Amino acid sequence: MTSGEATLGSGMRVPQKRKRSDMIAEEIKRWIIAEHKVAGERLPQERDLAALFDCAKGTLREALKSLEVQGLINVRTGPNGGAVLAEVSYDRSTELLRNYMHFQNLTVEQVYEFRKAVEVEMAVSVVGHLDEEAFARLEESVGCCACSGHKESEQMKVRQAELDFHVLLAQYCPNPLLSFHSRFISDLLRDFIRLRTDVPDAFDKFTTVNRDFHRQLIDALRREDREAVGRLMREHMELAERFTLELEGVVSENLMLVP
Amino acid sequence: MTSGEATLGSGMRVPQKRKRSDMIAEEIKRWIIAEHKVAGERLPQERDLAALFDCAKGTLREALKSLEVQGLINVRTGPNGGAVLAEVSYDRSTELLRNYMHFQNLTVEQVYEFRKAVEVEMAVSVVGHLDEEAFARLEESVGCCACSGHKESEQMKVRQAELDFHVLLAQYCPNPLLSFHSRFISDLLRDFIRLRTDVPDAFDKFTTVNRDFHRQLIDALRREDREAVGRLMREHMELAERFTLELEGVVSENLMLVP
DNA sequence: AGATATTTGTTCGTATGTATT
DNA sequence: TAATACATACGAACAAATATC
Repeated sequence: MTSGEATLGSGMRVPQKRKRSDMIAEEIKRWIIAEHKVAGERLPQERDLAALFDCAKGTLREALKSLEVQGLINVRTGPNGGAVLAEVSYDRSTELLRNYMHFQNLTVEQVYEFRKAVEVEMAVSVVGHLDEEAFARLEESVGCCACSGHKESEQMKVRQAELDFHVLLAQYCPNPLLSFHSRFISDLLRDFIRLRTDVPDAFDKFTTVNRDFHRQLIDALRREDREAVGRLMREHMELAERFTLELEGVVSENLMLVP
Repeated sequence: MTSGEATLGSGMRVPQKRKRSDMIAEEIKRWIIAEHKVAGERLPQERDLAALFDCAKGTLREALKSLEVQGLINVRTGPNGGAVLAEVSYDRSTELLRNYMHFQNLTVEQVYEFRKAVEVEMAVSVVGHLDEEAFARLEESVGCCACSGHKESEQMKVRQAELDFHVLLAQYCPNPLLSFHSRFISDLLRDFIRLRTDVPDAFDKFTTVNRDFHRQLIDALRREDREAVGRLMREHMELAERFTLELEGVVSENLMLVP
């Protein structure tokens, strides 16, 4: 019966009436689309925008703040400063998606159930989109996994490099959806790395197995053998899940916090 | 050499110095975690927060605005009002993710490449998590697809109902990652529905085929036959992709705009 | 139902910081 | 270096919303 309320609405109370600054933020969005503005173009300055949308400076600032948090504009001071339209960055999007996942108390099984699906598809779709520079970078990344000291910092580096391999691959994926989510999951797992010093040999074995998989993946990618790429990545993920399960149980801590 | 700049940084210039309001927003985030605040708890009122973080009211408001846009708090006026910690809602997260995808100019192929992977996994993981009420709702949804008038509004309704089936299924998926993304893709496709009146028979055939798949899926879900569920959903997606391709080519318009 | 107290929402004026010329 | 143009920050006053009595 009221105007606009949330769809979920269990017992939680939500704001009933939209704020003026929010409405102006949406008006600006619509205005941007109507004017066919593209990334890089400047918006009018604060004073003019305030006049255009008929509100005070402070209110307009809150509206711009909203767009800025959404990653749609960047604001700069100085002459020729002001709000410029921006493409939403990967970093900004994931930060916001992580806020959501923070409350979902994900388990390792759940993360890997998703990762298996996405990562396999991503790897397959990357076939045929790699140049020599790409292969060089991938091989360099595998090289980093080779140096296995037994100090904590060394092990940490190895795990990071392993994830880098996947992020690198995602970078060459022509499908933005797969690329985004593959990278998102890798970043999620990155925060999740907690060294456990009580199972050093499990760690070593995993490192070796991973390196093998990465090498074989590069080979299959060179041959442009889709079937092999898919199969290898699937097996790789199966084993990675098993290993991760041995080490920890829950993936939910402090995802929200930006380090 | 400067302090904090974006990782992407092609030719685009980005703000060099972090703003005070942004820093305070992050300080508040940290404070929330440090205080072990959970969803539902109130934050101190503006005046006290401004004192706590030593800034003016306007600045603090911009910081709160940032958190609000991120969906982390709701703010209300009146006695016992103020900012209360909220779980980030699905709607908010997708809105922000859509902002990102708006700039990626997705093609139908790309959306379906992702959808196939996610939807199959989602359907399989939902096996064993459906009660009688769930089945009743699914069957009701299939029923809606049956009434096929030839008016535009009727056809529109049918397509919506078809997507509802998938959203419904996602709702019972125990994996938040799969559930979220399955629903996200459905919502993405929902905006994409543009009726084309020039190919009415293709439309009818697709409607019939879809209904069959949905019915068979329900059967397989009742039998808790994982293998069949996976296979059916995979075939279902293959055909859905082919049909969608017949109708349109690009999925990128106005994803950003909230209707 | 109405008055009131409480808390956010909006506005203005002014001062400061920063980047361009 | 100085002048200029712009965003950023502050503080005080007033407006609007809403829970409670």
